[in-house]
Amino acid sequence: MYTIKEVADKMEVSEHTLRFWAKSGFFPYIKRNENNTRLFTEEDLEWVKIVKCLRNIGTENKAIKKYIDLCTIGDSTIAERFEIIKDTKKKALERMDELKKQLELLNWKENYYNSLIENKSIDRCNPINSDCQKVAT
Amino acid sequence: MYTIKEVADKMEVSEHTLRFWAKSGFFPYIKRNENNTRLFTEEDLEWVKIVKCLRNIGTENKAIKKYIDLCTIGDSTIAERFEIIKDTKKKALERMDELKKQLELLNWKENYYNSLIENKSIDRCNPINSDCQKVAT
DNA sequence: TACTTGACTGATAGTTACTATCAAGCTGTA
DNA sequence: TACAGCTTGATAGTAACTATCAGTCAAGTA
Repeated sequence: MYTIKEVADKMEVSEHTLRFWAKSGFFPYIKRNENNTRLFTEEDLEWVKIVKCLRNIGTENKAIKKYIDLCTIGDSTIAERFEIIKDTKKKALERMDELKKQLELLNWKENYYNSLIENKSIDRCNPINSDCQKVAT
Repeated sequence: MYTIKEVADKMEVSEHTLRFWAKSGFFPYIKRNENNTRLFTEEDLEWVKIVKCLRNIGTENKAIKKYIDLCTIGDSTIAERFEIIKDTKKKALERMDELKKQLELLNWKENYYNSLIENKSIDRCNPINSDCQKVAT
């Protein structure tokens, strides 16, 4: 059983955000002790994980709540949950692709700046060209 | 030369966001025609690309403005820009790693739901376990 | 026993980065 | 000439945090 602070550290989500998520109904089975303090079980950590996952991929909170609700309803919602997960996976792969391209751009810039510094040469390109040259794709 | 609408389509950024970014000073060299309409050059598109890149990796707008300003200052800021790009690249790699792990989770869930549907079996796990089982890492 | 420290609570306000709505202006076709 | 379709800036609204605050509680120390 973990306090909100321990969960924040363990899962790398701020206490504020965890409270906000709790208030949003993202942790449907969470328990409290006699002092009204939230105590997260291992299962609750798994809910944190899936919420973090969906959030990171850009799923909006309303849609996350919908998914959580479907989970708590039970068997009858499996097909719908399956679709949500497939959609999310698709979005995740798109993000991954975009990130890869953007990493290429950053690599190009890193090399560019590095060569300018190493050679101690003067940047003769104007800022537009030096900073925005196309990456060879 | 592209209008804001054309840039929005081409770069997959909304017109609203482009205007917001323009107002934030993210396109320092942008020109207007005699009717005050913004016209984006190819170089401006490269600025859009780098802003999109930084934004996507989580750089906040204030920091993006700082980078843009450094670019427009010129040679003297190359070392500083180099550091920014290195930091951004680091963050991008971290995002990539996180995304990979989250894709594993989604894959696990996809398979799980799929097998439940295919076998037409009943979901015997409670919602917590069915939706939050740990992915074998 | 009194006091301080530290973690928790909910309520509320503030911030960031959009996102939508609006009135107004220009342009090209019917 | 009208109107459709694009643009503009100003302004308001929204999502998702993020920070601040007053208050509760338990444990440790003087």
